[in-house]
Amino acid sequence: MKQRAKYDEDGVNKGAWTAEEDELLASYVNAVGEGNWTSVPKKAGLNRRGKSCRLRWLNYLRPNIKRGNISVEEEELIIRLHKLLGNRWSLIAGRLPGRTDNEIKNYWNTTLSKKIQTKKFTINMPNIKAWKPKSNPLETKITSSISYSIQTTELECTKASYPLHVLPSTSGVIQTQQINQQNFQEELMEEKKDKVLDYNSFSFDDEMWIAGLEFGGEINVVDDYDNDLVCSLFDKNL
DNA sequence: AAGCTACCCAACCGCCGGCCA
DNA sequence: TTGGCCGGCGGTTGGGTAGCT
Repeated sequence: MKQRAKYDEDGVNKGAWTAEEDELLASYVNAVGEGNWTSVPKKAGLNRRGKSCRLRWLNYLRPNIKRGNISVEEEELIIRLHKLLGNRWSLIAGRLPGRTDNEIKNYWNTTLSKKIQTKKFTINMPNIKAWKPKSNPLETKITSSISYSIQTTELECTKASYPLHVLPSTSGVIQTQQINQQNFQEELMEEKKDKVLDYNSFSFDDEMWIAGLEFGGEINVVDDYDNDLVCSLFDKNL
């Protein structure tokens, strides 16, 4: 493995910061404030590049930084924002107080990208026709056993043999729901020709309601990050 | 205990856009 | 208008370490 040089061509320190360097940098920035990073090393008495000082301050030394233990809520938000914004880590970090773009980028690359790749669901709904709940005969509730991973998936419904629409049970996806209900109405016309239903761009939280299912069918919940892996979330006989 | 492997994450690299002379 | 400087950003690297054999 190629060794990373400890000093650059001008003899400036590279590599891990020492406690003494941290102290010098923190003292300087706390006294003077952020900015003008090019002059910071000289003024703070550091043998570092200004860029390196800036990075160390922003990612490690500045106040109110949260370190480690990204919560489930934060993880969910990262996934949602990544779906919305892509790899724009600084924008994503801006929505997570105390988290840095570098930390979120690392977390995504090491943890979330792998999780996302294993998300793909098939919801098998055998014998729906026989199910007659008391409260509302046209609604059934699906609860995910791995709720967090469903939250940012998109749905692609196939092989449904009767009109259905999907209602998210919790907040945050109202606009998407409306769009998809409209799309769904268009798809219904195709469904009558015994065609496969196919609509997408639908997000929901850890549970959802499917209304209007009268005949048995199969719903594939397709994760837009990975179209191959399938797991069954719903196979109990209603 | 030692060696190996996979993973995590701090830090670097290089590009880009904004600003200013 | 142009060129240099600077800060911000995303991609990548590699050192440290935990876990496994």
